Amino acid sequence: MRPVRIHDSLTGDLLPLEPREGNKVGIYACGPTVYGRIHVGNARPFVVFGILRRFLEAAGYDPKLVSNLTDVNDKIYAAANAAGVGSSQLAEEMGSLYKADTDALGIGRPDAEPLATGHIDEIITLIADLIEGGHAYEAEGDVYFSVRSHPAYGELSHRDVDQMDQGEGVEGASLKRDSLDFALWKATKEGEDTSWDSPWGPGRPGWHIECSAMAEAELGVDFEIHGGGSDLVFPHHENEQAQTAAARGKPLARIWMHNGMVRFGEEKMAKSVGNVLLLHSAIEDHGRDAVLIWLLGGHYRQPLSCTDERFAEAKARIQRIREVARRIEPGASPEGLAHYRERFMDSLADDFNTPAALAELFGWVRDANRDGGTIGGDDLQAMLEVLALENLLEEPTGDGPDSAALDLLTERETARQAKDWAEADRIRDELLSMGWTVRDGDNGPELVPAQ
RNA sequence: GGCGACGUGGCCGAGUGGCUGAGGCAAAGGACUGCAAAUCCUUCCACAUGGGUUCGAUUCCCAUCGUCGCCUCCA
Repeated sequence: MRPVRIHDSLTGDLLPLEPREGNKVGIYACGPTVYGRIHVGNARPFVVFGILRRFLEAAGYDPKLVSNLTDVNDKIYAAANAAGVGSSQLAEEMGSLYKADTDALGIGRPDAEPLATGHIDEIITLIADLIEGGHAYEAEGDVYFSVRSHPAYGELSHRDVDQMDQGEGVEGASLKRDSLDFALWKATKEGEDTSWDSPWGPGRPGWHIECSAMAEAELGVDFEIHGGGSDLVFPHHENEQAQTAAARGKPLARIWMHNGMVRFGEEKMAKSVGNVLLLHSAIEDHGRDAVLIWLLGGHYRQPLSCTDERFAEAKARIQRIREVARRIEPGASPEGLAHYRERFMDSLADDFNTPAALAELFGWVRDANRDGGTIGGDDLQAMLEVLALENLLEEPTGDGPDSAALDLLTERETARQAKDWAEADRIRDELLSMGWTVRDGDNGPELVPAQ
Protein backbone atom coordinates (compact mmCIF):
# COMPACT_ATOMS: atom_id res chain seq x y z
CA MET A 1 0.00 0.00 0.00
CA ARG A 2 1.28 3.39 -0.97
CA PRO A 3 1.17 5.86 1.94
CA VAL A 4 -1.59 8.39 1.36
CA ARG A 5 -2.25 11.67 3.10
CA ILE A 6 -5.51 13.57 3.01
CA HIS A 7 -6.53 16.91 4.41
CA ASP A 8 -8.88 16.58 7.34
CA SER A 9 -11.35 19.39 7.91
CA LEU A 10 -11.68 18.62 11.61
CA THR A 11 -8.02 19.00 12.54
CA GLY A 12 -7.05 21.13 9.56
CA ASP A 13 -4.06 18.87 9.01
CA LEU A 14 -2.91 16.40 6.41
CA LEU A 15 -3.63 13.04 7.99
CA PRO A 16 -2.20 9.69 6.96
CA LEU A 17 -4.80 7.27 5.72
CA GLU A 18 -4.83 4.53 8.34
CA PRO A 19 -7.30 1.71 7.71
CA ARG A 20 -9.00 0.10 10.67
CA GLU A 21 -8.43 -3.28 9.15
CA GLY A 22 -5.93 -4.44 6.58
CA ASN A 23 -6.16 -2.39 3.43
CA LYS A 24 -9.89 -1.71 3.63
CA VAL A 25 -10.92 1.90 3.26
CA GLY A 26 -14.50 2.90 3.91
CA ILE A 27 -15.58 6.12 2.22
CA TYR A 28 -18.93 7.76 2.75
CA ALA A 29 -19.70 10.64 0.42
CA CYS A 30 -22.95 12.50 0.83
CA GLY A 31 -25.07 12.17 -2.27
CA PRO A 32 -27.87 14.39 -3.48
CA THR A 33 -31.39 14.97 -2.36
CA VAL A 34 -33.33 13.72 -5.35
CA TYR A 35 -35.86 16.39 -6.19
CA GLY A 36 -34.46 17.60 -9.51
CA ARG A 37 -31.72 16.83 -12.00
CA ILE A 38 -28.21 17.39 -10.79
CA HIS A 39 -25.89 20.13 -12.01
CA VAL A 40 -22.15 20.03 -12.52
CA GLY A 41 -21.61 21.29 -8.98
CA ASN A 42 -23.37 18.22 -7.66
CA ALA A 43 -21.22 16.14 -9.97
CA ARG A 44 -17.99 17.32 -8.38
CA PRO A 45 -18.14 15.12 -5.26
CA PHE A 46 -19.34 12.21 -7.37
CA VAL A 47 -16.22 12.58 -9.50
CA VAL A 48 -13.81 13.45 -6.69
CA PHE A 49 -14.74 10.46 -4.57
CA GLY A 50 -15.27 8.16 -7.53
CA ILE A 51 -11.79 8.88 -8.85
CA LEU A 52 -10.35 8.78 -5.33
CA ARG A 53 -11.75 5.29 -5.10
CA ARG A 54 -10.00 4.33 -8.35
CA PHE A 55 -6.75 5.83 -7.15
CA LEU A 56 -6.88 3.98 -3.83
CA GLU A 57 -7.41 0.75 -5.70
CA ALA A 58 -4.38 1.45 -7.86
CA ALA A 59 -2.44 2.31 -4.70
CA GLY A 60 -3.09 -1.10 -3.18
CA TYR A 61 -6.10 -0.40 -1.01
CA ASP A 62 -9.50 -2.05 -0.98
CA PRO A 63 -11.91 0.87 -0.98
CA LYS A 64 -15.64 0.72 -0.42
CA LEU A 65 -17.40 3.86 -1.56
CA VAL A 66 -20.84 4.52 -0.17
CA SER A 67 -22.90 7.38 -1.51
CA ASN A 68 -26.43 7.84 -0.32
CA LEU A 69 -29.55 9.25 -1.92
CA THR A 70 -31.74 11.35 0.28
CA ASP A 71 -35.18 10.41 -0.93
CA VAL A 72 -37.34 11.93 1.76
CA ASN A 73 -37.22 15.53 2.96
CA ASP A 74 -38.85 18.94 2.76
CA LYS A 75 -37.51 19.78 -0.67
CA ILE A 76 -38.97 16.64 -2.13
CA TYR A 77 -42.37 17.30 -0.60
CA ALA A 78 -42.32 20.85 -1.91
CA ALA A 79 -41.24 19.85 -5.41
CA ALA A 80 -43.74 17.01 -5.55
CA ASN A 81 -46.59 19.22 -4.44
CA ALA A 82 -45.64 21.82 -7.00
CA ALA A 83 -45.56 19.19 -9.72
CA GLY A 84 -48.72 17.52 -8.51
CA VAL A 85 -47.14 14.11 -8.13
CA GLY A 86 -46.52 11.86 -5.18
CA SER A 87 -43.31 12.57 -3.30
CA SER A 88 -42.09 8.98 -3.43
CA GLN A 89 -42.82 8.89 -7.14
CA LEU A 90 -40.83 12.08 -7.69
CA ALA A 91 -37.94 10.80 -5.59
CA GLU A 92 -37.90 7.59 -7.56
CA GLU A 93 -37.91 9.37 -10.91
CA MET A 94 -35.21 11.79 -9.89
CA GLY A 95 -33.18 8.99 -8.38
CA SER A 96 -33.24 7.20 -11.71
CA LEU A 97 -32.25 10.34 -13.56
CA TYR A 98 -29.44 10.90 -11.07
CA LYS A 99 -28.08 7.47 -11.83
CA ALA A 100 -28.43 7.97 -15.56
CA ASP A 101 -26.75 11.38 -15.43
CA THR A 102 -23.84 10.15 -13.36
CA ASP A 103 -23.54 6.94 -15.38
CA ALA A 104 -22.82 9.18 -18.33
CA LEU A 105 -19.66 10.31 -16.55
CA GLY A 106 -18.36 6.81 -17.09
CA ILE A 107 -16.38 6.50 -13.88
CA GLY A 108 -18.37 3.61 -12.44
CA ARG A 109 -20.85 3.59 -9.60
CA PRO A 110 -20.23 3.68 -5.87
CA ASP A 111 -20.13 0.28 -4.19
CA ALA A 112 -23.32 1.05 -2.33
CA GLU A 113 -26.00 3.69 -2.81
CA PRO A 114 -28.35 3.40 0.13
CA LEU A 115 -31.70 5.13 0.27
CA ALA A 116 -32.86 6.93 3.37
CA THR A 117 -36.23 5.25 3.05
CA GLY A 118 -34.48 1.91 3.00
CA HIS A 119 -32.93 2.49 6.42
CA ILE A 120 -35.82 3.69 8.54
CA ASP A 121 -35.30 0.90 11.08
CA GLU A 122 -31.66 1.78 11.63
CA ILE A 123 -32.57 5.44 11.89
CA ILE A 124 -35.24 4.75 14.53
CA THR A 125 -32.83 2.60 16.49
CA LEU A 126 -30.18 5.29 16.43
CA ILE A 127 -32.65 7.93 17.57
CA ALA A 128 -33.88 5.67 20.37
CA ASP A 129 -30.30 5.17 21.51
CA LEU A 130 -29.78 8.91 21.59
CA ILE A 131 -32.91 9.41 23.68
CA GLU A 132 -31.83 6.71 26.07
CA GLY A 133 -28.43 8.27 26.44
CA GLY A 134 -29.94 11.64 27.25
CA HIS A 135 -28.85 13.27 24.01
CA ALA A 136 -32.29 13.62 22.48
CA TYR A 137 -35.86 14.23 23.56
CA GLU A 138 -39.33 13.79 22.17
CA ALA A 139 -41.76 16.67 21.85
CA GLU A 140 -45.22 16.20 20.40
CA GLY A 141 -44.13 13.58 17.94
CA ASP A 142 -40.90 15.31 16.99
CA VAL A 143 -37.54 14.25 18.33
CA TYR A 144 -34.69 16.71 18.76
CA PHE A 145 -31.01 16.31 19.36
CA SER A 146 -29.84 18.16 22.43
CA VAL A 147 -26.80 20.04 21.22
CA ARG A 148 -25.67 21.11 24.65
CA SER A 149 -25.63 17.52 25.83
CA HIS A 150 -22.66 16.96 23.56
CA PRO A 151 -19.75 19.20 24.61
CA ALA A 152 -17.73 18.50 21.48
CA TYR A 153 -20.41 20.04 19.29
CA GLY A 154 -18.81 22.56 16.93
CA GLU A 155 -15.49 20.76 16.67
CA LEU A 156 -15.83 19.95 12.99
CA SER A 157 -16.96 23.34 11.75
CA HIS A 158 -14.84 25.17 14.33
CA ARG A 159 -17.69 27.06 15.83
CA ASP A 160 -18.23 28.01 19.41
CA VAL A 161 -21.68 26.92 20.54
CA ASP A 162 -22.05 29.98 22.73
CA GLN A 163 -21.35 32.26 19.80
CA MET A 164 -23.93 30.69 17.59
CA ASP A 165 -26.79 32.86 16.55
CA GLN A 166 -29.52 32.47 19.12
CA GLY A 167 -32.04 34.33 17.02
CA GLU A 168 -34.89 31.93 16.59
CA GLY A 169 -37.33 32.25 13.73
CA VAL A 170 -40.48 34.05 14.67
CA GLU A 171 -42.84 31.50 13.21
CA GLY A 172 -44.65 29.98 16.15
CA ALA A 173 -43.41 28.54 19.37
CA SER A 174 -40.67 26.01 18.80
CA LEU A 175 -40.82 22.62 20.38
CA LYS A 176 -37.07 22.77 20.88
CA ARG A 177 -35.75 23.16 24.38
CA ASP A 178 -32.78 25.03 22.98
CA SER A 179 -32.72 26.92 19.73
CA LEU A 180 -29.50 25.13 18.76
CA ASP A 181 -31.21 21.75 18.80
CA PHE A 182 -32.06 20.12 15.52
CA ALA A 183 -34.65 17.57 14.45
CA LEU A 184 -33.95 13.85 14.33
CA TRP A 185 -37.54 12.83 13.69
CA LYS A 186 -40.33 14.98 12.32
CA ALA A 187 -43.96 14.19 13.00
CA THR A 188 -46.04 14.02 9.86
CA LYS A 189 -47.43 17.37 8.81
CA GLU A 190 -50.05 18.44 6.39
CA GLY A 191 -49.04 18.08 2.76
CA GLU A 192 -46.68 15.20 3.45
CA ASP A 193 -47.79 12.03 1.74
CA THR A 194 -45.26 9.61 3.20
CA SER A 195 -44.72 8.61 6.79
CA TRP A 196 -43.35 5.78 8.88
CA ASP A 197 -44.42 4.47 12.23
CA SER A 198 -42.10 5.09 15.12
CA PRO A 199 -42.16 4.99 18.92
CA TRP A 200 -42.97 8.71 18.71
CA GLY A 201 -45.82 8.39 16.27
CA PRO A 202 -45.95 8.61 12.48
CA GLY A 203 -43.31 10.76 10.88
CA ARG A 204 -40.10 10.73 8.93
CA PRO A 205 -36.42 11.13 9.65
CA GLY A 206 -34.49 14.38 9.73
CA TRP A 207 -31.80 14.83 7.14
CA HIS A 208 -28.75 14.56 9.36
CA ILE A 209 -29.68 11.36 11.15
CA GLU A 210 -30.18 9.56 7.83
CA CYS A 211 -26.53 9.82 6.98
CA SER A 212 -25.34 8.79 10.43
CA ALA A 213 -27.51 5.70 10.25
CA MET A 214 -26.70 4.75 6.67
CA ALA A 215 -22.98 5.31 7.09
CA GLU A 216 -22.94 3.13 10.18
CA ALA A 217 -25.03 0.45 8.48
CA GLU A 218 -22.68 0.26 5.52
CA LEU A 219 -19.30 1.01 7.06
CA GLY A 220 -19.57 0.84 10.84
CA VAL A 221 -18.25 3.77 12.85
CA ASP A 222 -14.79 5.28 13.00
CA PHE A 223 -14.46 4.56 9.29
CA GLU A 224 -11.72 6.03 7.18
CA ILE A 225 -13.08 8.90 5.09
CA HIS A 226 -16.25 10.93 5.19
CA GLY A 227 -16.67 13.28 2.28
CA GLY A 228 -18.96 15.78 0.71
CA GLY A 229 -19.16 19.36 -0.45
CA SER A 230 -17.70 22.04 1.81
CA ASP A 231 -21.16 23.53 2.12
CA LEU A 232 -22.15 20.48 4.14
CA VAL A 233 -19.63 21.02 6.92
CA PHE A 234 -22.17 22.96 8.90
CA PRO A 235 -24.67 21.97 9.94
CA HIS A 236 -24.97 18.61 8.17
CA HIS A 237 -21.65 17.00 8.98
CA GLU A 238 -21.34 18.68 12.33
CA ASN A 239 -24.66 17.12 13.26
CA GLU A 240 -23.78 13.72 11.85
CA GLN A 241 -20.57 13.72 13.81
CA ALA A 242 -22.37 14.78 17.01
CA GLN A 243 -25.11 12.17 16.63
CA THR A 244 -22.77 9.26 16.11
CA ALA A 245 -20.26 10.35 18.71
CA ALA A 246 -23.02 10.86 21.29
CA ALA A 247 -24.70 7.55 20.54
CA ARG A 248 -21.68 5.34 19.94
CA GLY A 249 -18.88 6.94 21.89
CA LYS A 250 -16.72 6.89 18.82
CA PRO A 251 -16.16 9.39 16.03
CA LEU A 252 -18.07 8.77 12.86
CA ALA A 253 -15.03 9.03 10.61
CA ARG A 254 -11.27 9.46 10.83
CA ILE A 255 -10.84 11.93 8.02
CA TRP A 256 -13.33 14.57 6.92
CA MET A 257 -12.68 15.39 3.29
CA HIS A 258 -14.52 18.29 1.68
CA ASN A 259 -14.55 19.43 -1.91
CA GLY A 260 -14.79 23.09 -2.88
CA MET A 261 -17.69 24.63 -4.71
CA VAL A 262 -18.15 24.95 -8.44
CA ARG A 263 -18.58 28.59 -9.31
CA PHE A 264 -20.63 30.06 -12.05
CA GLY A 265 -19.49 33.61 -12.57
CA GLU A 266 -18.45 34.88 -9.18
CA GLU A 267 -20.95 32.83 -7.24
CA LYS A 268 -21.39 29.30 -6.09
CA MET A 269 -23.46 27.25 -8.49
CA ALA A 270 -26.67 26.35 -6.71
CA LYS A 271 -30.22 25.54 -7.50
CA SER A 272 -31.33 28.17 -5.02
CA VAL A 273 -29.35 30.82 -6.91
CA GLY A 274 -30.59 29.50 -10.23
CA ASN A 275 -27.18 29.69 -11.93
CA VAL A 276 -26.84 26.03 -12.77
CA LEU A 277 -25.46 24.06 -15.64
CA LEU A 278 -27.10 20.66 -15.54
CA LEU A 279 -24.74 17.74 -15.77
CA HIS A 280 -26.48 16.09 -18.66
CA SER A 281 -26.40 19.35 -20.64
CA ALA A 282 -22.71 19.80 -19.97
CA ILE A 283 -21.99 16.29 -21.16
CA GLU A 284 -24.12 16.76 -24.25
CA ASP A 285 -22.44 20.06 -25.09
CA HIS A 286 -18.83 19.29 -24.24
CA GLY A 287 -18.51 15.53 -23.99
CA ARG A 288 -17.88 13.51 -20.86
CA ASP A 289 -14.11 13.50 -21.38
CA ALA A 290 -13.93 17.27 -21.27
CA VAL A 291 -16.31 17.50 -18.31
CA LEU A 292 -14.19 15.01 -16.43
CA ILE A 293 -10.82 16.62 -17.12
CA TRP A 294 -12.30 20.00 -16.29
CA LEU A 295 -13.40 18.71 -12.88
CA LEU A 296 -10.00 17.11 -12.29
CA GLY A 297 -8.10 20.15 -13.51
CA GLY A 298 -8.35 21.94 -10.18
CA HIS A 299 -7.46 20.74 -6.70
CA TYR A 300 -10.54 19.25 -5.07
CA ARG A 301 -10.45 21.68 -2.14
CA GLN A 302 -10.35 24.80 -4.31
CA PRO A 303 -13.29 26.48 -5.94
CA LEU A 304 -13.63 25.68 -9.62
CA SER A 305 -15.01 28.03 -12.26
CA CYS A 306 -17.50 26.83 -14.77
CA THR A 307 -17.19 28.82 -18.01
CA ASP A 308 -17.09 28.15 -21.73
CA GLU A 309 -13.39 29.04 -21.73
CA ARG A 310 -12.68 26.34 -19.19
CA PHE A 311 -14.53 23.77 -21.25
CA ALA A 312 -12.71 24.85 -24.41
CA GLU A 313 -9.43 24.38 -22.60
CA ALA A 314 -10.55 21.02 -21.30
CA LYS A 315 -11.37 19.90 -24.82
CA ALA A 316 -7.94 20.99 -26.03
CA ARG A 317 -6.30 18.95 -23.27
CA ILE A 318 -8.36 15.92 -24.20
CA GLN A 319 -7.34 16.40 -27.83
CA ARG A 320 -3.69 16.45 -26.84
CA ILE A 321 -4.06 13.06 -25.20
CA ARG A 322 -5.99 11.73 -28.19
CA GLU A 323 -3.14 12.83 -30.46
CA VAL A 324 -0.48 10.97 -28.54
CA ALA A 325 -2.79 7.95 -28.40
CA ARG A 326 -2.30 7.56 -32.16
CA ARG A 327 1.30 6.68 -31.57
CA ILE A 328 0.69 4.34 -28.65
CA GLU A 329 1.13 0.60 -28.97
CA PRO A 330 0.35 -1.94 -26.27
CA GLY A 331 3.20 -2.92 -24.03
CA ALA A 332 5.85 -1.61 -21.71
CA SER A 333 6.76 2.05 -21.81
CA PRO A 334 10.35 3.25 -22.01
CA GLU A 335 12.20 3.21 -18.70
CA GLY A 336 13.04 6.84 -19.09
CA LEU A 337 9.39 7.83 -18.74
CA ALA A 338 8.62 5.75 -15.66
CA HIS A 339 9.22 8.64 -13.27
CA TYR A 340 6.20 10.46 -14.64
CA ARG A 341 3.92 7.61 -13.71
CA GLU A 342 5.49 7.36 -10.28
CA ARG A 343 5.10 11.06 -9.65
CA PHE A 344 1.57 10.91 -10.97
CA MET A 345 0.76 8.46 -8.18
CA ASP A 346 2.77 10.48 -5.65
CA SER A 347 0.76 13.56 -6.50
CA LEU A 348 -2.51 11.77 -5.89
CA ALA A 349 -1.16 10.28 -2.68
CA ASP A 350 -0.44 13.80 -1.45
CA ASP A 351 -3.92 15.07 -0.70
CA PHE A 352 -5.33 13.84 -3.99
CA ASN A 353 -3.64 16.51 -6.06
CA THR A 354 -5.22 15.86 -9.44
CA PRO A 355 -3.85 18.98 -11.20
CA ALA A 356 -0.32 18.00 -10.20
CA ALA A 357 -1.01 14.45 -11.36
CA LEU A 358 -2.25 15.76 -14.70
CA ALA A 359 0.95 17.76 -15.04
CA GLU A 360 2.94 14.52 -14.75
CA LEU A 361 0.68 12.83 -17.25
CA PHE A 362 1.27 15.65 -19.73
CA GLY A 363 4.98 15.50 -19.01
CA TRP A 364 4.87 11.87 -20.09
CA VAL A 365 2.96 12.88 -23.21
CA ARG A 366 5.52 15.51 -24.17
CA ASP A 367 8.43 13.16 -23.77
CA ALA A 368 6.63 10.43 -25.64
CA ASN A 369 5.99 12.81 -28.53
CA ARG A 370 9.60 13.91 -28.50
CA ASP A 371 10.83 10.39 -29.09
CA GLY A 372 8.79 10.06 -32.27
CA GLY A 373 7.54 6.79 -33.65
CA THR A 374 5.31 4.46 -31.72
CA ILE A 375 5.74 3.95 -28.04
CA GLY A 376 4.64 1.41 -25.45
CA GLY A 377 1.57 2.72 -23.70
CA ASP A 378 1.51 0.92 -20.35
CA ASP A 379 2.39 3.99 -18.32
CA LEU A 380 -0.15 6.19 -20.00
CA GLN A 381 -2.78 3.49 -19.84
CA ALA A 382 -2.25 3.11 -16.10
CA MET A 383 -2.50 6.83 -15.46
CA LEU A 384 -5.57 7.25 -17.64
CA GLU A 385 -7.28 4.32 -15.98
CA VAL A 386 -6.99 5.99 -12.60
CA LEU A 387 -8.68 9.06 -14.06
CA ALA A 388 -11.30 7.01 -15.91
CA LEU A 389 -9.98 8.40 -19.19
CA GLU A 390 -8.52 5.18 -20.60
CA ASN A 391 -11.08 5.40 -23.38
CA LEU A 392 -8.86 8.08 -24.94
CA LEU A 393 -6.46 5.34 -26.00
CA GLU A 394 -9.10 3.46 -27.89
CA GLU A 395 -9.71 3.87 -31.58
CA PRO A 396 -12.18 6.69 -32.08
CA THR A 397 -15.65 5.33 -32.33
CA GLY A 398 -17.63 6.13 -35.42
CA ASP A 399 -16.97 5.17 -38.98
CA GLY A 400 -13.57 5.44 -40.56
CA PRO A 401 -13.13 7.20 -43.85
CA ASP A 402 -15.46 5.86 -46.53
CA SER A 403 -14.27 4.75 -49.94
CA ALA A 404 -15.02 8.15 -51.46
CA ALA A 405 -12.67 9.79 -48.98
CA LEU A 406 -10.00 7.18 -49.50
CA ASP A 407 -10.26 7.59 -53.27
CA LEU A 408 -9.80 11.32 -52.88
CA LEU A 409 -6.77 10.70 -50.73
CA THR A 410 -5.27 8.53 -53.46
CA GLU A 411 -6.03 11.20 -56.04
CA ARG A 412 -4.32 13.74 -53.88
CA GLU A 413 -1.22 11.59 -53.64
CA THR A 414 -1.13 11.31 -57.40
CA ALA A 415 -1.42 15.08 -57.70
CA ARG A 416 1.30 15.57 -55.13
CA GLN A 417 3.63 13.26 -56.97
CA ALA A 418 2.97 15.32 -60.07
CA LYS A 419 3.68 18.38 -57.95
CA ASP A 420 0.23 19.69 -58.81
CA TRP A 421 -0.09 21.50 -55.49
CA ALA A 422 -3.19 23.40 -56.48
CA GLU A 423 -5.06 20.19 -57.17
CA ALA A 424 -3.64 18.52 -54.07
CA ASP A 425 -4.78 21.40 -51.89
CA ARG A 426 -8.17 21.49 -53.55
CA ILE A 427 -8.67 17.84 -52.67
CA ARG A 428 -7.49 18.49 -49.13
CA ASP A 429 -10.13 21.21 -48.79
CA GLU A 430 -12.71 18.86 -50.20
CA LEU A 431 -11.77 16.22 -47.65
CA LEU A 432 -11.98 18.80 -44.91
CA SER A 433 -15.51 19.66 -46.00
CA MET A 434 -16.25 15.94 -45.64
CA GLY A 435 -14.95 16.05 -42.08
CA TRP A 436 -11.41 14.78 -42.60
CA THR A 437 -8.10 16.44 -41.93
CA VAL A 438 -5.16 15.17 -43.94
CA ARG A 439 -1.90 14.60 -42.16
CA ASP A 440 1.19 13.82 -44.14
CA GLY A 441 3.44 11.77 -41.95
CA ASP A 442 6.53 9.67 -42.53
CA ASN A 443 4.31 6.69 -43.28
CA GLY A 444 2.26 8.46 -45.89
CA PRO A 445 -0.92 10.47 -45.56
CA GLU A 446 -3.50 9.80 -42.91
CA LEU A 447 -7.08 10.92 -42.48
CA VAL A 448 -8.16 11.99 -39.03
CA PRO A 449 -11.51 13.39 -38.02
CA ALA A 450 -11.49 17.17 -38.34
CA GLN A 451 -11.86 19.11 -35.11
C1' G B 1 -20.62 40.59 12.83
C1' G B 2 -18.34 35.29 13.75
C1' C B 3 -15.56 31.28 11.48
C1' G B 4 -12.82 29.50 7.18
C1' A B 5 -10.44 29.73 2.43
C1' C B 6 -8.18 32.30 -1.43
C1' G B 7 -5.48 36.41 -4.34
C1' U B 8 0.79 33.07 -8.89
C1' G B 9 2.79 34.94 -15.91
C1' G B 10 -2.31 36.86 -21.59
C1' C B 11 -5.87 32.97 -19.29
C1' C B 12 -6.30 28.53 -16.12
C1' G B 13 -3.65 26.11 -12.38
C1' A B 14 0.16 23.30 -9.05
C1' G B 15 4.08 24.28 -5.78
C1' U B 16 8.35 25.65 -2.74
C1' G B 17 12.12 29.35 2.85
C1' G B 18 17.30 29.93 -1.10
C1' C B 19 19.88 26.06 -6.41
C1' U B 20 14.55 30.57 -8.83
C1' G B 21 9.68 29.51 -11.17
C1' A B 22 5.06 22.23 -12.67
C1' G B 23 1.54 21.40 -16.34
C1' G B 24 -2.42 22.99 -19.68
C1' C B 25 -4.67 26.74 -22.90
C1' A B 26 -3.57 31.05 -25.96
C1' A B 27 0.02 34.07 -28.81
C1' A B 28 4.67 34.89 -31.50
C1' G B 29 9.19 32.90 -33.76
C1' G B 30 11.87 28.51 -35.37
C1' A B 31 12.35 23.10 -36.96
C1' C B 32 9.60 19.58 -39.96
C1' U B 33 6.26 20.12 -44.63
C1' G B 34 5.55 21.75 -51.56
C1' C B 35 2.19 24.56 -48.26
C1' A B 36 -0.44 22.89 -44.16
C1' A B 37 -1.97 19.66 -40.11
C1' A B 38 0.15 16.99 -36.03
C1' U B 39 4.67 17.09 -33.25
C1' C B 40 9.15 19.22 -31.18
C1' C B 41 12.17 23.67 -29.73
C1' U B 42 12.25 28.83 -28.21
C1' U B 43 10.00 33.37 -26.42
C1' C B 44 6.31 36.04 -23.54
C1' C B 45 9.43 34.49 -16.67
C1' A B 46 4.56 35.80 -12.08
C1' C B 47 3.84 35.19 -7.07
C1' A B 48 -2.46 41.49 -4.36
C1' U B 49 -0.31 45.81 -1.20
C1' G B 50 2.45 47.44 3.19
C1' G B 51 5.22 45.99 7.26
C1' G B 52 7.85 42.12 10.21
C1' U B 53 10.84 37.47 11.25
C1' U B 54 15.20 35.54 8.60
C1' C B 55 21.75 35.52 6.10
C1' G B 56 17.64 35.00 2.53
C1' A B 57 10.25 34.99 1.55
C1' U B 58 6.24 34.13 -3.58
C1' U B 59 6.52 30.42 0.41
C1' C B 60 6.31 31.93 7.85
C1' C B 61 3.85 36.15 11.00
C1' C B 62 0.85 40.80 11.26
C1' A B 63 -2.00 44.53 8.90
C1' U B 64 -4.60 46.48 4.59
C1' C B 65 -7.34 45.84 0.12
C1' G B 66 -10.09 42.42 -2.85
C1' U B 67 -12.80 37.76 -3.84
C1' C B 68 -15.38 33.50 -2.29
C1' G B 69 -17.67 29.93 1.16
C1' C B 70 -20.34 28.68 5.78
C1' C B 71 -23.21 30.80 9.81
C1' U B 72 -30.94 28.77 6.83
C1' C B 73 -32.02 24.19 2.50
C1' C B 74 -27.54 23.35 -0.31
C1' A B 75 -22.54 18.85 -3.48
